[in-house]
Amino acid sequence: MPIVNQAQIARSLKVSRATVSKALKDADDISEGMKKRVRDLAEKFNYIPHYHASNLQSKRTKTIGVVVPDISYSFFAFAVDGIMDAAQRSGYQVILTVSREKVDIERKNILTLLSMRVDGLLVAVSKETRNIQIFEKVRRSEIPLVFFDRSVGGLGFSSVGIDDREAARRLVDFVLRKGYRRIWHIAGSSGIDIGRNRRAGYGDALTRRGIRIRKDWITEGGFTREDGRRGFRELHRRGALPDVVFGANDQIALGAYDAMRELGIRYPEQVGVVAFSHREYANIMSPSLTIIHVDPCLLGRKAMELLLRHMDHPGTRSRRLRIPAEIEEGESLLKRGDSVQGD
Amino acid sequence: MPIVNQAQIARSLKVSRATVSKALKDADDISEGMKKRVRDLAEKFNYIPHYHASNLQSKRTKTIGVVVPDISYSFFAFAVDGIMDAAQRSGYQVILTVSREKVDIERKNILTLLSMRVDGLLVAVSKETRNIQIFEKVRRSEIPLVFFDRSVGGLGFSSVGIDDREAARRLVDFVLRKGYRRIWHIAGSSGIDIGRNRRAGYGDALTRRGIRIRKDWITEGGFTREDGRRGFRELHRRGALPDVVFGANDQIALGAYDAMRELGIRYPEQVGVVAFSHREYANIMSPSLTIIHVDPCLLGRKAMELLLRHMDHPGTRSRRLRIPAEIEEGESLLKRGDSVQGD
DNA sequence: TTGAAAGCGTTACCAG
DNA sequence: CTGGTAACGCTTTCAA
Repeated sequence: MPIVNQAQIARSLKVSRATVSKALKDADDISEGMKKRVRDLAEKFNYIPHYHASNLQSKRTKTIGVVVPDISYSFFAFAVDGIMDAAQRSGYQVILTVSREKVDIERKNILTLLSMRVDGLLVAVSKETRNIQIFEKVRRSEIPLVFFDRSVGGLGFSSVGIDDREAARRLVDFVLRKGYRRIWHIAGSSGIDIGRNRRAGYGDALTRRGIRIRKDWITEGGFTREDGRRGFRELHRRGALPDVVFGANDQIALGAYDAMRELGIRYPEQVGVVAFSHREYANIMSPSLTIIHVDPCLLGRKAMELLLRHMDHPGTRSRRLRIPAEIEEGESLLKRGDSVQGD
Repeated sequence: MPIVNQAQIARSLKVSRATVSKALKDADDISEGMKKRVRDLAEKFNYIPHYHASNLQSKRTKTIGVVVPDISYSFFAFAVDGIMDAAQRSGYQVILTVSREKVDIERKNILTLLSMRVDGLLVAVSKETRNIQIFEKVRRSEIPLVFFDRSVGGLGFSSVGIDDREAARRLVDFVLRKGYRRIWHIAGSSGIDIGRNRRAGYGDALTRRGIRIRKDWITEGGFTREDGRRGFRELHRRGALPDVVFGANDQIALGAYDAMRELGIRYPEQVGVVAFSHREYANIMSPSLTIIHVDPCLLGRKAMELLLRHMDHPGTRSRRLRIPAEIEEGESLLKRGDSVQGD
């Protein structure tokens, strides 16, 4: 016997559907006796309320939609964890979708979420070219959206992320202060802001110290481990070894390690690696890597909190929230620090 | 202007709601001209269909509910990835919930998912005592459920997992064949089957080789990194160092490493570590750890596929699907293998 | 204290 | 080809 509805309970009890509805939600204009009869039968029949039928009237679904490029990137796994945590606390259910870094899947996912009438959207865009159209549609729908980690600017939506440019500058400056000069950069795609900004921060750090930016020390690609491996090999083909490789993220750093193992290059003795990452992940690889990290859980939680504000107060002005990043030094620099003079 | 509905389009066009509905879904009893007028206005008004209102009739929501203990365990992150992949392919949306290893949250989550009328459920139970009641409720609701990774037996639901006992036996036997005899086991909680089974497999391996099981070489706890750290320290207090530590999972193994670092014990030179893990995760830590692993993506995909079968053919008999596990040898054993004679 | 009726957004069926 | 009406499961308002 599939799930029963209120009508069947009403029929069995020979009362109206309205009475059953009210009894089940403990309305105070229903007698205790009736409430008990209804509840007992509901229990016996294994009655389970119909979430969406109820929400059909209330215009609120108590759900939020989340779009991430890939849940198997541990960064997003942790971010989603932070989101789920904050969502749970405020009584929201989460519809999770994954875009696999594809704009068209992302588009479809957002459309589905809108059609599910989620009360709000949390989106980390894919790294392909952003399609403004779908976000225009979201704006028109008046369903609040907050970008997290990866955002699309100029659309008037709030976003929560880190100041990649400044963080990258600080990280590279940290390396320079250790006395290293030959710093390669395996950048991600510059099609997405995190890629562009981290690369820009790398440039900033060099420029401020009057060091020329060498194009042949930089390579672009994607953000995967394989991209990191390819990137290292490409730069390696161009010339001598660097002191330090700066990876745009942790996957790229792992890929660089892979390449070095393949090429017989010892790390951290010969080449140090620094990268963007986050503590939970870096802890596994540590202590070999020096990272600049942001807590992805915190980022998710902040994003959810900002979204809640937008949902509760529709008029709220959009904000760009920046989570501070922290440098965590690993052996890859400590060890080499001894063999190179500081400045 | 919030999202418009079909009625507003109908009113604007001075046609009936039925006509609009049919035009929008390209029914063949509507003229092309009318279809165009409807579609154009829908576009202009930013019409977005109402997922749940449609599904109210069709009795299918094209959604499945997933319950995991914690998405920040990379194992579950990958498993969810596999689920999302298979779900996307078959046109299902995923409602993800996290129980934080708490039975009462798990219960609430399942209840919410039932009330959302998901077409099916994929559940990895929390490690606390299982509450049969809620699953009894699921059974009565006739909504198909498949357990993955962690299951509750005797309820008639299908499950997808690994044969932990056999896998643990093989892993420990592998270590024994390398010539090691002093093997500690930092077990997880025996409140859950994976904990019990892995511990049993550890015992099997020893017994089959006529080695006595020493209770003081085994400790129980949870499955976190901290549990692993605590476990190692506890066993360490009881006596001399082991040859190898067998961790019930990778977090525990990391915790054992933590403890050894704190205690000044060198690994893998002094103590080797073997554990249950999965390749994606172990690759990060490798090559120091020897693992027995199962592909969590595959597990998720298989679970989804099995669920699809149950959803499509309601009568299907329940099955216990076992994903094979594979041993991947790391340096922790290779290196020590040289200093100990084989058998 | 209970119930009748309208409505939430959509689809299905049948008439015209 | 188009439209009226009922139905999906539930809530809410207003009468009784």
